[in-house]
Amino acid sequence: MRHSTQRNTILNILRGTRSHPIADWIYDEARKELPNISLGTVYRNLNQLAAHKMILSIPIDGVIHYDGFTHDHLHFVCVECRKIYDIEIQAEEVTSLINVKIDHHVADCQIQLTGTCSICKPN
Amino acid sequence: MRHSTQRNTILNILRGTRSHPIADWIYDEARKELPNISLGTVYRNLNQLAAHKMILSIPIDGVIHYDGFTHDHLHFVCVECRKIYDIEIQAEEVTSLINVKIDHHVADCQIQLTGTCSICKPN
DNA sequence: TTCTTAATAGTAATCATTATTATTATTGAC
DNA sequence: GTCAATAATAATAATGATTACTATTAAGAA
Repeated sequence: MRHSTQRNTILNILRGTRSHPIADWIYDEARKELPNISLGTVYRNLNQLAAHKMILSIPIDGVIHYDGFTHDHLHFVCVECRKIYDIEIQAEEVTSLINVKIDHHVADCQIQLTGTCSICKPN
Repeated sequence: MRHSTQRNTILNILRGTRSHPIADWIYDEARKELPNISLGTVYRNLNQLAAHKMILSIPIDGVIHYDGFTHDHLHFVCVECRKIYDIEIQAEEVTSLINVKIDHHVADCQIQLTGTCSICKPN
């Protein structure tokens, strides 16, 4: 991968938020710094960064969200407020649990939790 | 839900395969029995059946696959042959594990396993 | 500096899914 | 059984996220 200002900008934007944004939001943010950046460039670089495991891509309801924090963790989507929470549990725990039970080799484990968050429904 | 021949046909098609098909394939199958059925009808009924938990919807790479077998199990996608396998492990095991660790209330747990299947990469 | 080619901007195309609308079919009340 | 209310349908248009295309620009190695 060659250096590119656009890709760096996108990566910095992602590392500056915990909101798990989608391409369009990242595009808007990027244009504040690089007014001529195109949406295609944003998508291409997001794919590239994800392929190099520098960011995470999280498909939620048919739309891809991105996460600049790549440590092993899960995501929880609240059905009420639609907020996406980071859950500090390792998917690897689940993967290894499953790997001992089946013949196939599990490389990746995407876990998508849905429910009601503690703000929307306090105990 | 009123009775509808179209919905019954779609449900029967799904219960007759373990291939986790997408809407388009179901549409083709349905037209063999009901040549005038429309794609919109297929989508609407798939949504309805899923809402009533009579089928499962499994989003894979941005496309929704459907499963006529609704018992609690997981899915494994082989990156080589793209086949979708049923894994007879209960997501509920994972959900309950997670529920004790967080404040939010987990209602649903979509687990998407990716890797190489035992046919593509024998031990 | 020059050459190769990755990366880009701008735009068009794709494709899964949903919305719209006029018509048809189901079902419950009479 | 008839009828009215309305869920369901077929056909089609629209949407929206994402990818493809193409001419141009810019890394960075030689």
